[in-house]
Amino acid sequence: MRDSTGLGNLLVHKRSPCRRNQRSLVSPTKLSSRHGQKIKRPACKFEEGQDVLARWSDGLFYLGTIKKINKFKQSCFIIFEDSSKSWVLWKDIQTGATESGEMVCTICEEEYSEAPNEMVICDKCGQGYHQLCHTPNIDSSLIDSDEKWLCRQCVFATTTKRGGALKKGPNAKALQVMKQTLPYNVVDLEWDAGHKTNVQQCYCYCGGPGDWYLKMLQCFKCKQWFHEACVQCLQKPMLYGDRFYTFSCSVCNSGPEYLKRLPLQWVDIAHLCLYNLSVIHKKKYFDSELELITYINENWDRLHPGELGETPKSERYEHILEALNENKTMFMSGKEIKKKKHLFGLRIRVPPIPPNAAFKAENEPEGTTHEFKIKGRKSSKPLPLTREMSNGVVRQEKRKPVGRPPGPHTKKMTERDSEPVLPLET
DNA sequence: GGGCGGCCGCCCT
DNA sequence: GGGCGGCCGCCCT
Repeated sequence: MRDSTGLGNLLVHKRSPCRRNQRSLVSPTKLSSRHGQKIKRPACKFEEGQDVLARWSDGLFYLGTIKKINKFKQSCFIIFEDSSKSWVLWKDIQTGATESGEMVCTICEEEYSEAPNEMVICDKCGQGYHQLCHTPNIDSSLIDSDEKWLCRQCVFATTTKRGGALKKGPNAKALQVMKQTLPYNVVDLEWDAGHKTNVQQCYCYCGGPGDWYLKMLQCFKCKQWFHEACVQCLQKPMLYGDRFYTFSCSVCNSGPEYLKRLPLQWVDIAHLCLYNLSVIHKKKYFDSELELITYINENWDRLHPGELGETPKSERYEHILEALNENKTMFMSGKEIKKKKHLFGLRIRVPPIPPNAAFKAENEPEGTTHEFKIKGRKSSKPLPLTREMSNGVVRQEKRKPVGRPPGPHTKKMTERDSEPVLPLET
């Protein structure tokens, strides 16, 4: 494998004070504080041409190369393996380990190690963390035990994945525990009016960037958004922009997440599926009789349509067509542009608004929504050939069937992964 | 991909 | 004959 990132040295190290394999990590805990001043600003440890792992808005890490560095904005312009490009904040970039220097804490970069704040080494990536610097803090009882210990980054790297994080196994348990503590302070985040994006680009348990209109769940209590890849409550992979859930995060729920499907109407199914098709195929109009109903049928179980779930396949189309024709303010027919009459597209490309979930954003500007553009890791055709990894932990997969074979959804996700979206709510 | 010029052909009168 | 539903396919972006 490529070792240029230094990601190759994933030796399992002893959890004891000191090793010499230091790596500098910009942790989300170093996010700016409430008034904007940095709590601890790391010097720039990045350099052009360096291979790094950068966290994408789906919460997962992808391999890329730094092309430019903007110290003022603390971000790097990265070209990913699929040749898509994007600015990524330092907090979302991981470099490989280097062989020089003393073992220092990945978070504070200090090398002391004294009780009750000893340096603990991750058994997976070999990086050191002070007991009190790590999130959550590391219990002293662990230091003398033979129990393996994985740092937060490694726990996430080994459990998060498209479709939802692992639910079983020792690492899944560790994830569940770590998710109850956030690596950042929620009250420091500065949100937009609709509480969909924050200035710090800090979401979820992982603290990474995110796009609310793709695959994320919003906690109805704290209002924070969580990546599909980081939650452990999904039965089926999510659809884009599907907010028809009542969700409570592990922090608010002090344990496993709570998730409940909200009822869907035909108009919601039509809207949600047209939205997904538009995100996946990057075009506006779809043949209702061929493309739309096919997509709906293929994803019928993922839609969890509730009461409508019983509707036989043969009867779904008439309901959908009726919904499309009766909601002209929402759907645009091909007839309007002198095309086939059963072509339909969303007049404004935005995800459907869920029925009044327990919270319907106070000032959600939705009725009058403005369309947003899809941006992000541009889908250069050869999608990000995903090689997700993190900390030395290399996860092979996704677009490129190296290692484990792509899952059933791989192809699709791949296609649209290429197109992250950028909302321009005004 | 999608807006729209252009025109086919149904159907009313 | 001619109004108009319907939509093909050119061509711009």
